[in-house]
Amino acid sequence: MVPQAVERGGSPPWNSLVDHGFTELSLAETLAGGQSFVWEQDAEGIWHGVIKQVVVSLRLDGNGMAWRAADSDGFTTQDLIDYLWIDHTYQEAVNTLPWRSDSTLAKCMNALPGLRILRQPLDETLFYFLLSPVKSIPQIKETGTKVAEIYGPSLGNGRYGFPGWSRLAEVSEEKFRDLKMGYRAKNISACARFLKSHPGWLDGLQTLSYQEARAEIMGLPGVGGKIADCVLLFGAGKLESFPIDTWIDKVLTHRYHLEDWNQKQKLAFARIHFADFAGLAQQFFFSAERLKLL
DNA sequence: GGGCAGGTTGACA
DNA sequence: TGTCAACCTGCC
Repeated sequence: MVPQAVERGGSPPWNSLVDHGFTELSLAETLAGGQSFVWEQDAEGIWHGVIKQVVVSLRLDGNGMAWRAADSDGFTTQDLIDYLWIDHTYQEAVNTLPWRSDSTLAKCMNALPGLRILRQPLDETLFYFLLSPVKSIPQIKETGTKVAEIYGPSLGNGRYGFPGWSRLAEVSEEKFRDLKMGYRAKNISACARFLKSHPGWLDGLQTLSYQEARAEIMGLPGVGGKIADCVLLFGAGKLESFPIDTWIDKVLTHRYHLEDWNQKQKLAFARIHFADFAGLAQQFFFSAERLKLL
């Protein structure tokens, strides 16, 4: 994981990160498979996204990962490592999952080695998942990108960052509806007003237990169990949370033969069976089922 | 044109 | 506790 300058020139130099553990497939699924909506791959196969309000580009390169940040002062190798969960705790999580006695899980993990849960900012993650009900990934991306372009800070390279909830609180529900949010606009507006008037409330969730944080965040309009679990998993590092969407429900019902179980029972099963890193198991299932690798 | 989709909510049995 | 329709929009 030693950064090295790979290239010198006018634009920021490429740096190299080794021992990252990704494959092309697991990197693509990690960045653009439904947990983040800020990554795009260009025609040359280079990924462009935003981390900590800095535009970052990266691609796999031989055994390493080449990456560079538009603002090389405000972004370090450690920031990238943190975001992509490239540290020993990932391997520990993988080792802890019950794949030794669970062939369904083993199959998914073997198909997608290196698949990660990203460490994304909580405020932005809540925003994107409030947009998600009954929407496809491209639709969520489109609306989120427009909101950033209109109300967010310019980050250079034609990219814009998340505006923040305080800024969104100043925008009318009508304006959001113009951006194809539909009925979700009402929830975004209500959440924005609440969060603006309760500074520190959202970050405070980080210090709570999974169960406490889940109960709290489900009090927000438009946040039910599924979105709560997504936000806590992808935005608050609560790796025990296990979002059950239609894909995961299909896996539990048919692969784990829980045909007669209700949602609450399925969730209880998953949290017990997959334990502390249930969220990572969920991500393997999600990608494998979507890509028809199961 | 009607049905449906990666979800939540409120009404009702 | 469980089922069901409505909610916006886009796609088949």
